[in-house]
Amino acid sequence: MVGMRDVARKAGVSLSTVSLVVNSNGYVSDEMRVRVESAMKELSYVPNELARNLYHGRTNTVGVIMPTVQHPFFATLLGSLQKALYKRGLNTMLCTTADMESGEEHYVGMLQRHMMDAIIMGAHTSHGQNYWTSIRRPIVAFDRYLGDGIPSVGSDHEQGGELAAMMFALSGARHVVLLGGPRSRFHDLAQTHGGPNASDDASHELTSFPSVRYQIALEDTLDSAGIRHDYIEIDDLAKMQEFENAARSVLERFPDVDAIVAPDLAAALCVQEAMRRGFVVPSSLQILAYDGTFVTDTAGLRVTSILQGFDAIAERIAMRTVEQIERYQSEASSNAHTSSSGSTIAGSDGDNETISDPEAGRIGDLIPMKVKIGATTLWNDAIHELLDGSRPQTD
Amino acid sequence: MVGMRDVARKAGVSLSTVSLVVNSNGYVSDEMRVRVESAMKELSYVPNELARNLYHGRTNTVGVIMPTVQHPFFATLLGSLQKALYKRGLNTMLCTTADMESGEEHYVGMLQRHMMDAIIMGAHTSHGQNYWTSIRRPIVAFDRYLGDGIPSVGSDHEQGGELAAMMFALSGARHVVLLGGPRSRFHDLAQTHGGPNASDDASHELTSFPSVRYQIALEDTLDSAGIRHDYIEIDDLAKMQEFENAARSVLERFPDVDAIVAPDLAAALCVQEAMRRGFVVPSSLQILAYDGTFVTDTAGLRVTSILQGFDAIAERIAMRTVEQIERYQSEASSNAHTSSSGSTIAGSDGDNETISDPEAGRIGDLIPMKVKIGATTLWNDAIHELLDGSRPQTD
DNA sequence: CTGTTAGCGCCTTCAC
DNA sequence: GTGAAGGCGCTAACAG
Repeated sequence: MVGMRDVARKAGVSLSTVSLVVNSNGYVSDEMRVRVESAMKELSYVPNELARNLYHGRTNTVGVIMPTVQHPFFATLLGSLQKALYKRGLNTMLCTTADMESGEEHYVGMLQRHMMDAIIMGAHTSHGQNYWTSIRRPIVAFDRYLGDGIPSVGSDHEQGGELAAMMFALSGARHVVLLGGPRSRFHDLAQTHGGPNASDDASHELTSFPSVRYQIALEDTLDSAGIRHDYIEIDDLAKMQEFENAARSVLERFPDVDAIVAPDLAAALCVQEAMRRGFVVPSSLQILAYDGTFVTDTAGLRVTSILQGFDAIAERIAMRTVEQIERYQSEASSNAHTSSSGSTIAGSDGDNETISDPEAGRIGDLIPMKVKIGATTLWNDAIHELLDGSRPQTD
Repeated sequence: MVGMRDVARKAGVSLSTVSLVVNSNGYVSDEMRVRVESAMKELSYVPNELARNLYHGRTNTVGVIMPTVQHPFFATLLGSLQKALYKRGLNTMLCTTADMESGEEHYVGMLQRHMMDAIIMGAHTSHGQNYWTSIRRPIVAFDRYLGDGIPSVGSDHEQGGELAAMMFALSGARHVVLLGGPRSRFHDLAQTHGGPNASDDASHELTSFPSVRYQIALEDTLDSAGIRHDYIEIDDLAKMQEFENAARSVLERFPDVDAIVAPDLAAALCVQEAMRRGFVVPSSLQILAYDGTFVTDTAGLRVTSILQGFDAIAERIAMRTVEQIERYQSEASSNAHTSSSGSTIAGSDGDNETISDPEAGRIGDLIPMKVKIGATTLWNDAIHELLDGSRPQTD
């Protein structure tokens, strides 16, 4: 392996000169620069970033922990995250925990051994807050609260629920039917507002719990508007057949329904079923998908859907991640060699420590949900205004 | 930051003793070991892997280059790859190239700067063979030929096509209709056998080109069996509407069709359309998805599909990756400190260099396609035997 | 502006 | 068995 040493010898200069040229830091005489550069080419020198990293105590790599990537939701988030991190000069280490005995500890270990500069935690954890707060390295949580001092980012599902309700209200809907998961644990969760420690399934993790928040907001808003609403329970969100049954029973049990909200796949099936039965979508029946993925385009019509602003979420997470890294960097540089400009880093001043939000255990950064405009709901000026107001985008 | 130094001092021993304990290499007196271990705990020492990596010239990280992860195909492959690499002690660096000006060079740069031990190349490249062969670092290609000495792994689409044809033949089909992409460039590709340099779209990259190989094999096999077959062209594989039109026209133009092969989504739509028109699936009409993803479960019936053996592919790629890393490792250790046991590494002997396959430019490792048994095709003993014979699994 | 020097934190031949 | 010394490849203070 050819190193700076060889380049220096070949160019007849000293190490630091080469270093300066490589990093284009200080000023080097043009002649020297040329000599060095040609020497580098001749030897086809390529700097070893490992050494550089060792010195700086930094790898510019962050681990993204997720249950799986084989699920549209996580795949989409992962994609957005990778892009957002890349823009900031950070590389993405894929850390999947499903099917892995102790993936979590493994990746946290890498963080501690300085193989990664930070961790973005987007998977269910079996550990308590103590575990996370005692790590004392950069961590950012997605859609979960890990402990004091650990920033968290997630979607504003209450706003999403309100948004859905408002769209229906403004379009003149009179009878809304909600499709959703088992209603059983609904009330427990709704009342305690505590985190779900039981659910381990990847698809549940993000459909069941947030759905509670959105459903409450949705129903409350509908109530205020005096709009009738009913709920149809899908026993097992993982079973395709259940979705179809649900789609069928909506139309059978409530022939006068004129608006439906459902998870993406169920919504798509509702569209098919409705068209099969001669409903006219959207004029006689509106259908709205909540948390829609691309399957909303499978139905024949583009289904209007309320979805998470993945890019916005990713941007915010990436931002927080950089903040965290810089904060810890300067902390560590107390007894080290880093040439920081003293004081704290911009954006992470003081009170960041005390997330003294009145309600602890909540997400710190709430990102608004977006609306993807489709052909299965009605549109009028009031609705367009609503959307412009709450700043969702058409994707 | 607390280092081995501090541990050594605290334990009253010397550096190397600590090192030996940490790596559990040589033999250390039990007393020493205990002293060191407790010292480590008290100081909550955690080894800095950066330093270790610098010394060993290895990061145990491999970059997986893919166009995107927001596509079921790549997400699935990525997931399998990550698992396979993890099993072998390798971490996965996610390297997405879509929407990135020069992601490819970026990641290759990281490989050269020793930030990654290897690269798995699963995206379209704009560079020629010279670019890849002159990198001289571990690379493994997925479904593409990058140059001599660079191992490649991919699915055996010819076998897949034969498999489909055989299934139909054995089930007594008399008229098969194929749905697929534009037939235009079909023949060009088929004749030249050269790589497609034009397609840049992620979904095209793996649907259009391999589909040629499978379609040829399929049609040839059907011909040999004397089974009539027709082709229906889907103009734009990215447009949902096109799929539906195609599904409709199959049944209109060929009322006597008794078997259909189509890309997953199209197949799902065919099932829906067929049921709507009163066909009995599978007894009067069989439907088979080629390269099926989970959308084949969206149709109401589980669609039988022929799909890539992602886990098998991933395992093979991971294996080749490890081989490559070890090979280059020992090459580099000629003038270094590595304590290798001399000679070459098992499994990577000699002739690996010369992929002197009679036909150059081909995939080195072909992995058989699998069959996912669904409810849209007929089954009999002969078919089961066929499947057991060619070793596809039921997933 | 250039060269010399002392590490980043860990690993491993060598003498003891 | 244990301790001391040199080095992985690069960096950033220093002097010159």
